[in-house]
Amino acid sequence: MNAIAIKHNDEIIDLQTAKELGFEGEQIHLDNSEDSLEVLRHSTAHLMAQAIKSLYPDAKFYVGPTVKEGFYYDFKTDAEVGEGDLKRIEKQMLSFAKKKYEIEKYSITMSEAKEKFKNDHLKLAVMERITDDTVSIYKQGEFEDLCRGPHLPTIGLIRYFKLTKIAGAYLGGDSKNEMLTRIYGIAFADKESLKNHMTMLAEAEKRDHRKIGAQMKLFTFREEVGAGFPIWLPAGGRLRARLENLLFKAHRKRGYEPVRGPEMLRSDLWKTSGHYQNYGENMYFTTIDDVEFGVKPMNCVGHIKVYEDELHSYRDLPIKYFEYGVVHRHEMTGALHGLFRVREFTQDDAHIFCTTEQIEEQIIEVVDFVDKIMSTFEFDYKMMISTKPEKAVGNDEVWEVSTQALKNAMDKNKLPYEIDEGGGAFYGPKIDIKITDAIGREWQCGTIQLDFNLPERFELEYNGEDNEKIQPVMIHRAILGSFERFIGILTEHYAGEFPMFIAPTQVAIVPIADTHKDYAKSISDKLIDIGADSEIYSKNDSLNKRIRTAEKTKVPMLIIIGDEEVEGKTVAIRDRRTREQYNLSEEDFLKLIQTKINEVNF
RNA sequence: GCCGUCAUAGCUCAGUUGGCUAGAGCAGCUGAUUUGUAAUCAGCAGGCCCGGGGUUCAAAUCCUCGUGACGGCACCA
Repeated sequence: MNAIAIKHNDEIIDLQTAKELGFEGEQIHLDNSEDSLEVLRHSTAHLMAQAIKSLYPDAKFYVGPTVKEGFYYDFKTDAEVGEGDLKRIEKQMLSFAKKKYEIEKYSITMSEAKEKFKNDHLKLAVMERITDDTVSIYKQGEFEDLCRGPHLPTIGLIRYFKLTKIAGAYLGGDSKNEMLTRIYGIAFADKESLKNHMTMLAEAEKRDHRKIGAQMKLFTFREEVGAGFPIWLPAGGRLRARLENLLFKAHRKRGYEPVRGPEMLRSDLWKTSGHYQNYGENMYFTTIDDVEFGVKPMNCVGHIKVYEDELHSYRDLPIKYFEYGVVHRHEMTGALHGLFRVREFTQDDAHIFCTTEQIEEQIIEVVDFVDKIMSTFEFDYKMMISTKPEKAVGNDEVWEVSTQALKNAMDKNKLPYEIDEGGGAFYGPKIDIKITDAIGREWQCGTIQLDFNLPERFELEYNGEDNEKIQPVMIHRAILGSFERFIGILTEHYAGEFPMFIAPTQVAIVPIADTHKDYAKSISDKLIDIGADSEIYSKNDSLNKRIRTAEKTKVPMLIIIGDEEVEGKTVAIRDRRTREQYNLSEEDFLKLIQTKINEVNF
C-alpha cells in the first residue's frame, strides 16, 4: 500500500511538498486514522469544488477546510443551488475521481497570485489573511485552487464520500459580510466506515429531543402561540416537576432560600442594571399608563430587591437566594431550536451575596454542586472561564480582579478549565459549564458569574465588623441553566428512556381482563402514596396490543396483573431496561419502586 | 437577522403536466370480543390543503407578501 503523505516534525506533509523540499518521515497510508482522514477529506473538498466549478462555471471559491465531522467548502455562484443539487454534484465528483487526475502542486509569489486571481474577490479575501511571500496552488485536471494542502497524490483515491448538507455561511464568519453557499460533506477510506457513519447519524436523529418530545408527549410548540414559546404537556410536566423537586431539596440543603421576583419591572431598574443599554434589543417591553416596563430576561434585579429589603450584617453572609425564574429573551428566529433555544425559559437561578473573602469557597461550593448533578446523570462536561466582552460595564481593574478570582479558585482546587476570551456577561466574568450531548455537540448549561458591578450600581451594602458600610460581591449561578435546555439534553442523552427517578411515569400497569382493574387501581393509589406515577392500560384492546402500547411509551417498568396476581397479591414485572420478567409480592414491588425513586439525591 | 429547503386530518405521509365529491395507515369514537407478555375484527367520524393577496374558465398544485418549521451561518442559557 502506497503512502498518501508523510509525517514530518509532527506535521502532515503531502507527497508533492515532501518531494519539493526533500522531506522524509513516517508514512501515512489511506485508512481512517486522524491524519489520513485529514488529507482525504481536504482533497475531497477540492474534488467537490472541482465538480461545482464544472456545473456552475461562474462559481468562485472561498475556503474549504476539514472540520470535526468532515469538510466543507464555501463558494459563491449566481445560480441557485439547493439540496436537490447535492446528488448532481456527487455524481460529477465521482466521474472526476474516475479520471484519476493527479493533484499537482506549484508555488507562486503573493504578487503573482494576486494578479492571477485579480477577478476573484473571494480568493483575494483569502489572501488577505496570509502573510507569507509565496503561496501554493494545487491543480487537478483543469481545476486549480489556492491552498496550503496537504492533499492526496491523486483524486483517484477518493471513493467513499457523501455530501451531507447545504447551507449559507457569512464570508469570514462575519454577519456584516456577504453570504456564501456552504456545502458540507464527509469522506472515509472505506465503504463500511461511511455506511457506519451514516447509520450513526440516523441513530442520532432518532434521539432528537424534538422527535421524542412529540412521541412521548413531553412538550409541543404551536405556530399560533409564537416561535420559541414551548408548551409543556402532562408527561413533560411530570418529568419537570420531579427535577424541580429534587433540585429544590438540593438547594435547601445548601442554605439557599427560595424567593420570587416579578415577571416585569420598570425600565428604570433595567437602566440602573445596565440591561437596558446592553441587552435591550433582546428584551420585551410594554408601556402601561405612560410607564415603560421590561419583561425580565434575567432574575438578578428581583433578587437584588430581596436583598435590599433589610439591612445585612457581615455575620449573615453569604446570603443565597434561589428561584425557578421564568425569563424572556427575544432570540433571533434563526437561533431557535427545539427546547435547546427558546424565547421563554425557566432558569434554576440563584444569587449569592458574599464578602470578597468568601468568593473562592463559594465558587468551589457551586462547582461541587454542578459536579454532583452532572455525575448523577453521567454527563461529560467541561468548564470555561469567559472574560470581559466588548459590551461591558465597570472599569478594567474590577474586571481584572474578578477574572483573576475565578482563575484562582479553579487553580487552587486543581480544576481544569479553558478560556473563552470575550465571552463573559456584560456585568462580570463567568465560568460556564458545557455538557457534551449524545452526538458530541456542546451545550452551555450551568454558569457561575462573578459580579462586582451590579452591587455597585445598586449601591448594595452590609455592615462590617466596625459598623462600616461594605459592598458585597454577587455571584450569579445556574446549575442546569434552564429546565428547557437541560430536559432537551436529558431526552437525547437517554433517548427518552429516562431513569426511574425522573421518568414522567414510573410504572405502566396492564390488567389482563376487566376483573383485574380494581387491583390495578389499588396498586396505582399505593404508588401515588410513595411518590410514583403510573398509568393503567385497561382500554378495550387485546392484551398484546396494550403491552405493546405501554412498552412504546418508554416507561421504565411494566407490570401485568391477572388472576394469579390478584389472588397471590403479587405483580408480574417487565423491566424494559434489563428486559427481564419476574414476579414480586406487591409489598416488595412497592419497596423496589420506592428505593429506585429515592436512590438519587443531588 | 442572513442563505437554502419545506408546510395536506391529532400524528406519519400519498395526491400525475393546474381539471370530477382531497386519499391511506396510526391515533380517536361505536359495537363485537375479555384475552397471560409487542398490533383481534367490523363500522363511524375527522380537512379554511399554514394565513392574506393575485394569475386562471378552473389552484392543495403557479406568482407574491406574511407566519411557522427544518439545515447551517451569525447570535446565545
